[in-house]
Amino acid sequence: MLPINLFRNAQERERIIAGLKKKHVQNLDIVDEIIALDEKKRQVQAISESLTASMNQASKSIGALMAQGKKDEAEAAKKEVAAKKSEAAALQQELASLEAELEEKLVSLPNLPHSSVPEGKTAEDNEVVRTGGNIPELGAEALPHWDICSKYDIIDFELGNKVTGSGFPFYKGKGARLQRALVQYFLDYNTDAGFLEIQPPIMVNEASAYGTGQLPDKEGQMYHATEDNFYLIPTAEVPVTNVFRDEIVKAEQLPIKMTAYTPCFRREAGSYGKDVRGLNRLHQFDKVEIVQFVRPEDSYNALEEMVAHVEKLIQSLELPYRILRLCGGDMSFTSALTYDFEVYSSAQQRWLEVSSVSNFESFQTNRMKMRYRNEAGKIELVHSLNGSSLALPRILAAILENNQTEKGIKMPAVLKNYLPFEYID
RNA sequence: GGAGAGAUGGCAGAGUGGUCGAAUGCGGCGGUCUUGAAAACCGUUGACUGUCACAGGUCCGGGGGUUCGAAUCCCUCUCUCUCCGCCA
Repeated sequence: MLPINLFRNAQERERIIAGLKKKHVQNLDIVDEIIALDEKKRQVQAISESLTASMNQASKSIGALMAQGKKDEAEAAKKEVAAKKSEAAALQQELASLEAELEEKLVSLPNLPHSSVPEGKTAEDNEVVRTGGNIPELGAEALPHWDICSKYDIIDFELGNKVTGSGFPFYKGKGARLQRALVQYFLDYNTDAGFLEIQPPIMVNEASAYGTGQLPDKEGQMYHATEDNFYLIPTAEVPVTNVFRDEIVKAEQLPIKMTAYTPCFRREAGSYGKDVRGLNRLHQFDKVEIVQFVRPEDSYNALEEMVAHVEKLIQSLELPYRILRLCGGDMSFTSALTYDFEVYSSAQQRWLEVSSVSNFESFQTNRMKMRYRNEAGKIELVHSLNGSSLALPRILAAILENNQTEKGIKMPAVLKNYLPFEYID
């Protein structure tokens, strides 16, 4: 949620409008509506509160009159206050409805994009920042990963269909072992870089889902345990970011860096075709996430650091990759700047997104009320960032497809301490 | 799932209708003393909103009610603890 203070500064108006335009918000009049509404709200608030103040004062005097035994005067004062009650209630109601209207408009607005975000509407318009690794030359007999999975019996999609439903695969034998090795490797890599390992709950309550922005509008994308009103997390970002909801941390606690491995659950209604084949898109998948809270002035350095961190991890797996700076139309609602990492899947001949690293600035922390006390003693919102480091299924798919050899699927050398085999065969 | 107790500031913990945004202790911050530190002593120390700044308003788990007035009384929800049951 954008802070209301932003709208009170007349100099920011043009910047807000330009930012929303970049994010392809249709109704730009909403900015002036918010400004006017806030103005009105404060006027009504002033009137309402001065009436309340006079009632409070009168009520207080009643206590004093009673103590002095001036019963008649006290009774008169009671009547006087009682007469103002309905007027006060009406004002309070008006104020509440203005506040609700303002809040509704405010939460409907996405975060403003950073100045470096490219213009554009779809994934086509994303800017390739750099590419790395080598795309292997595969023979004509190269298989897409879903065929590799059944050939070596390492991931069983049909079994998942039977036991649960589509998008819930079984990992078996060396497939399960490779997945476990990758999780372990990713966590070790992240903790070595100073991220605190966390094992959070994988169901969260409503307040947490609201805090990171999944609610109110993305309700349908989460699995919902209605009996207890819990949501299965779509990403570890949700429980991990909410650790500090409603907290004021000390300046010296920052930066706060956390990493977590969790299964992730996504309903993803409306997907179809080859995009969802095999491991490309699942209802349940594993991911190792990194989350960071920093001082506002440090957040863009932290973002670059996280990008470098993830890049080295992908490089260590010897996968061909590219880094994209997402355009205004393709970024998420909450993000100010997002870098996507894609690995090239040679047998499918397409790029697969394996990580998304974003700076949310104060958009999430404003909603969550996560603040810190700076050196001057002033309370300020922190900035939050997160990224995948990394999402498992597509990394797995890329390893399987790119590393096909005559002897089987060759495992990345960096995993040698995590795996008891060199080939899946 | 059953029975009981409880939820107050960073923490502990008082407060049962007005003088309570809230005693006291701990912790934090500033100072005196000290070569320095500790101890001791003195002072200070919640958040949100509002204002140019004051003033003012809101907040004692959430929501609703009674009353001129609610941390305090009533209803309701959530959560926590203790005991019992079940159980990896």
